[in-house]
Amino acid sequence: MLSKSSTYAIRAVLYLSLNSNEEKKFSPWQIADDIDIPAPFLAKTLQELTRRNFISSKKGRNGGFYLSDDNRLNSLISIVNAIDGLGKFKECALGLSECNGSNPCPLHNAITPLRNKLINELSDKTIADYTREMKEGKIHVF
Amino acid sequence: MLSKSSTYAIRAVLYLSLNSNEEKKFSPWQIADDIDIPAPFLAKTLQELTRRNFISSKKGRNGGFYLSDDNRLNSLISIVNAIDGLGKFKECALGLSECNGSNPCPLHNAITPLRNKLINELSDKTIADYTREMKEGKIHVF
DNA sequence: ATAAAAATATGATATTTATCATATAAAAAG
DNA sequence: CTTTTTATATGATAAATATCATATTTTTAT
Repeated sequence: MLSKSSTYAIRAVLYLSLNSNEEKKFSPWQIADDIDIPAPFLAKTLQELTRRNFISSKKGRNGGFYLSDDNRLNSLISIVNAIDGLGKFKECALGLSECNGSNPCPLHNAITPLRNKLINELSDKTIADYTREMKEGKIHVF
Repeated sequence: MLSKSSTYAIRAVLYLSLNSNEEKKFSPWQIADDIDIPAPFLAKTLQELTRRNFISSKKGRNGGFYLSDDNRLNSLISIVNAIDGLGKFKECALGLSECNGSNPCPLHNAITPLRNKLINELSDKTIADYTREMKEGKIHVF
């Protein structure tokens, strides 16, 4: 459902939300090592996230990636949208171009409400919300 | 969510369910042409479906692919399972190996009930059920 | 200023998925 | 029994995704 890039992005962002701030920054290698994903690939993904203002970075000595308070207000769906796009959530599951509510494919009526529910859940919660739940021990990313 | 192979398989099976029987068989090219998918790729998929007894075939003159009444009793989920496997429906959406109900990832609680609902819907209905709905004009595959 | 640390930009390789092509085997018709 | 039709088996090519590597630029500490 989600590409590797997207899952890595989400996990890295949540990791940074939990551990970083303006004073405490992380290199791709530290993050990759801690959440157990390939570092060079993550590095590329982090750059893309920086370009799109989902995470913050600082070059040079004592630089690294971190999350600002502003960054923590984003939703997970906006990250997925930035990396993968929302095609997989919106296009017909059987690949039909003429599939819609009034002319549904066999899977349309089963899938559409579930997709919408998922999109809503991923849109409503912010990174900060997920971080709170992580601190409470309710959810985990590694 | 579904691979091209799976979507082609589902569409071809439903097409055959609607149009074929022991007396009326179809070549991959006829099917591919009618539902607008690449024929050589479909041919391979049809062979796999035949091997796994989801569709029937007959070689030689006047041969081709068709659906027996028995074939129509299968569920769509069993076809997806045969082609893609059910990994995408069961594995953690963030790729965590230690993700489960008592140790959930951030997406687990949102996604799992939706996935289960979808699996149930695709398990309960048979090809025959979908075919009835197609004949009633409620759903379409092309 | 200079050197070191770290992001940035870019490109190379590998793996997976999708697509296309062809030679073989089986069945039926004449 | 020979020809034709069609499935079967297998492999070749192409495209997309994922992974790895490196040279460059920016920043900061000394």
